[in-house]
Amino acid sequence: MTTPSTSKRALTVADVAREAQVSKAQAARALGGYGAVSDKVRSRVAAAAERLSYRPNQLARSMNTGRSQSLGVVVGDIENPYFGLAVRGISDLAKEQGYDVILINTDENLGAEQDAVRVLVDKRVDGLIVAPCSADDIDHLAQVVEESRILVLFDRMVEGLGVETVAASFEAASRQATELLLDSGHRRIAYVTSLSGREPFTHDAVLGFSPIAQRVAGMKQAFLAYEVEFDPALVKLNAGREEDVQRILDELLAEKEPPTALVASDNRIAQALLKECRRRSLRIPVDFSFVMYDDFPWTELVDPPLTVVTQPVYAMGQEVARRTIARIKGEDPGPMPAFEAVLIRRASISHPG
Amino acid sequence: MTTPSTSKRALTVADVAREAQVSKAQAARALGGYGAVSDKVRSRVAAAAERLSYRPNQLARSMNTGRSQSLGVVVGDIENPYFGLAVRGISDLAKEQGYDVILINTDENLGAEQDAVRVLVDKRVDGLIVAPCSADDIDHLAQVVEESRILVLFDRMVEGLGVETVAASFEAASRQATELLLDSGHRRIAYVTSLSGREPFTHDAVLGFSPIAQRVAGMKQAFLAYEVEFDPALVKLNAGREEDVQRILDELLAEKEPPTALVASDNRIAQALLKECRRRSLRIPVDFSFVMYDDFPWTELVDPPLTVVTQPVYAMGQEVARRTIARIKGEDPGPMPAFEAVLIRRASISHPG
DNA sequence: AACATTATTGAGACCGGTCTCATTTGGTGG
DNA sequence: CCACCAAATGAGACCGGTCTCAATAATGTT
Repeated sequence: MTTPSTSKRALTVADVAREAQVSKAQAARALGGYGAVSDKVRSRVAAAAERLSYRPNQLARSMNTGRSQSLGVVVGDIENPYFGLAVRGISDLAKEQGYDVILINTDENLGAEQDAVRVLVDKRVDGLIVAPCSADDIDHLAQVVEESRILVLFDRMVEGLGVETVAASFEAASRQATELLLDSGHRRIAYVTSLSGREPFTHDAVLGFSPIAQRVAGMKQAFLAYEVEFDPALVKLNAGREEDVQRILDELLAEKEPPTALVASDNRIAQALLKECRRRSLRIPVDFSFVMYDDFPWTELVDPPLTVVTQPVYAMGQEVARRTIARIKGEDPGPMPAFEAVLIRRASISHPG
Repeated sequence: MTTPSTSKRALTVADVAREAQVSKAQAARALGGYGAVSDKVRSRVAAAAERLSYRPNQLARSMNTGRSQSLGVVVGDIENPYFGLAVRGISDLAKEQGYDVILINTDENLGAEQDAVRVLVDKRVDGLIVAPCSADDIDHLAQVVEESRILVLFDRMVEGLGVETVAASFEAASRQATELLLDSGHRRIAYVTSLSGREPFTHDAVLGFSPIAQRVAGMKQAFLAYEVEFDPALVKLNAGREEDVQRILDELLAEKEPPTALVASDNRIAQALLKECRRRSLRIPVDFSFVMYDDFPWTELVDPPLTVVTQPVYAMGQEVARRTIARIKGEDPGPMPAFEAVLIRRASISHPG
């Protein structure tokens, strides 16, 4: 019946105070490192806490400081190494600054994103980093802003929120990549993205300021400079799942003048596209030249190694975290650095058939 | 000076109670769905809450229920799609059961893992899912157990903790893979893993019951069945970083009788190994036959497509979540299902040189 | 030594919920 | 019509910290 030392109830400041023979208030001050405490009391409390192996209840602390020393991160697809790497950047910097990171994955599902934002706000995270899955349905984000909570976006910007976004600039790299293709003689270049929107693609309608808009803009610039007509029908949206990619490839091949080059908007699209090409015995770079966004180890292992446009994802992750924390502290995060995407030439481009 | 509707302070039950003209206690009961509340009061409170767009403070709630409706997940390498997929399995099931998932990444760093566990416990997560980075330094986990908190391990088991682990069984698949190699005439087969331990590899010393132990055991069985001598020196531990992989390849090539087949313990090792082979112009499967653990889209895109051993990662993720939640609720999670790893034959094995 | 300042201290309110407990209300049965 | 029991209600304690405020102790000033 006697509970030896393993007391069931968790200890509180009151216990430590009793052990150290000081008031609860003093013990709390010594433990929490605030207010005025004499050295004698401080050390006595520290010793008592050590002796009892006291662990403060962070929940209680958060509850009346309003702060939780943690950042909430909401991403669409944690399986995408792009986000994996970004999260590492965020985590590393946050940890360095004494913040924890709470991550929630949404599978690019708006409802899940709304839930995630709510959960994190309700858990009273000090700041929120979101890679929004939609540029249109932003009520949940607007609400966060309205409650004057700290919110910084990542990878995808949203208009009319008055919130800054950490994202790479793609226009130059996209233009270079396109020029590389045009130089090789390609005239019909398809761009495939999972971004959802109404097709056929029309000008800058759906895209807003998204990375995709920049990439398409870069393509157009190159086409303009080379005085080649740009065909918006070759910008393929809605390539969310593998079936979609199959359908899109069908559509592209059914064109009067099918494309001779494929540009994949991310890791997943690229893999789906390459898999589908392989299934149909279409060879890179013979039947299609190929360019993809993002660069991960496997892109050098396939045959041929892929020409890619890469971004400093880890640094970008660090930067969002840095800015978020600065804002939390009420400091000025300073000007947004430019994260320029970079073209890496490998061997997946050749002259069209 | 008049603050129109955007009140700075967050609303509390007291505000709702006032608005609904009931006591704070009744409002809280109606909102929280506990205790006895008449329909009239319930609807009036609901209406008031709606009108004020009240949002309960989860922190306060957690503080005196002790429950937080969230699971803590600690993984070593979120960039590894293996964990990405597992986390999706966990998240999906958790959400279905009304739990949130808080994820912390540790970069396979013991200190970070200890911090992560502490943070999550301090945040009062209801249950903890950990893929421990070490089989030896387990004090932080032992402490969690001692505080009788819910803990379930994933992917890697730890002896002497009295905690169950959700992990795949590799012995059979490993034996099959090895037999496949032996059938093709290979006699010297290297296994490369990032698991840390003292080399040279000796029997089951370091490995305990880890997946790696099972894989090596499977190899030994095959060697035994084929009456071929198994050389423990070809089991290479400590392949944590890319430099390590380079060194290991050096060591293997320097053997009196170098291996003719390489088995990679995971995604990352496989990529490092293949990259290094490519750098040295060693060709798969001519110079080395190749087998890797885990299967992700890129393994089919490289040339040749890789023979792999795959596991039902998503389902395993769901299962840890399910068991953890069952334990939280005090229910019996039932017997642990077997997750059998499966060999997928592709084209990275041929007869040795 | 007398007085002004400043540093420590303890008591107790507070954060925003939950929950116990005594009290009130409502419906039933004799 | 009154006793009786369950449902509904409100007051207030409580969770484990932080923080205000008044009281006390320590230090400095002239």
